[in-house]
Amino acid sequence: MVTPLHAALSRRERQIVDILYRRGRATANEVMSDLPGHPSSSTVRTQLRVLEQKGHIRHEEVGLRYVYMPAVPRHAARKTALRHLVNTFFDGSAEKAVAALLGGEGPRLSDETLKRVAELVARAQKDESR
Amino acid sequence: MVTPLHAALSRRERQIVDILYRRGRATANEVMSDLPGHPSSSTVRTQLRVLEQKGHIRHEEVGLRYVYMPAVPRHAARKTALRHLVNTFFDGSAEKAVAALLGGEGPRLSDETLKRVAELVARAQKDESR
DNA sequence: GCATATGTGTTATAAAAATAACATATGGTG
DNA sequence: CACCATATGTTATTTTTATAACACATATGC
Repeated sequence: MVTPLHAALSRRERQIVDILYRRGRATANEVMSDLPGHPSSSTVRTQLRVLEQKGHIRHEEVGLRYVYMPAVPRHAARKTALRHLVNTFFDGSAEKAVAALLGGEGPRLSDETLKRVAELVARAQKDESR
Repeated sequence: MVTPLHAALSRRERQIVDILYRRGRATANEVMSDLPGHPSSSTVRTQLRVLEQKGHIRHEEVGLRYVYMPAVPRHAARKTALRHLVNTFFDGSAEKAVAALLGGEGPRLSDETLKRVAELVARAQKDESR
């Protein structure tokens, strides 16, 4: 079985890493405020340190505080996540996943957006035939 | 913060539930064989029982054995998973997610498939303008 | 310059998860 | 029918995770 990075994380660790992917970068306090259940600052900082020690995230010092970010670049992580999701819920079919996205499983797409998506498809078709 | 069902699961529990979504239904032994790290049968069965007790999965008796399956229907779970992934990695933009799927972040799409996707888009556009 | 607000580091403890030994049930087979 | 293979159930233990109290550092305003 493939084990995406995600799979190695505990419940809370995943929540934290996801927050970092959503925000790009965040301080301990920002992470804390996004977490459910009002964990204490101390708790969150400890978890951040553990995550860093495990190599999942890293930090930069900005003035007084630490700013944390994922160790794995977003585009790499999302590729893995996407593949995992497609395999788990869409029988490995990217087409089915696209269908779900277009068909309202997820946010509604505007007319504008659909036009751009149509272009994406057209471009992919061109690439394919080369 | 939204807490998808997934988020409430521990590392191993997630792996197990994902296996059930991939397979649809599975016996304890089948789950075991899909899990990394060669856990003992005893371990896996205990985990299945815990997951059931928590309400995440259920089982049917088929002859001698139990066949487990997710408690939440696949289409519902994947909707949640999709939304979470789009929010985490694609700034909430379904369009960006589609772009990633078309652009090779994931399995390559055949010409055939792209044609069908183009139709999906066309249909979505029609729906939209109504 | 010193109290205060806001950081981080260390360490201990409680809670949850993971693991598996051992016990019990059931069906087939010589 | 006794034995073996294959299930499930119970229970205990180890490991990991989650939590937070307490200690220390550094700016800032009065």
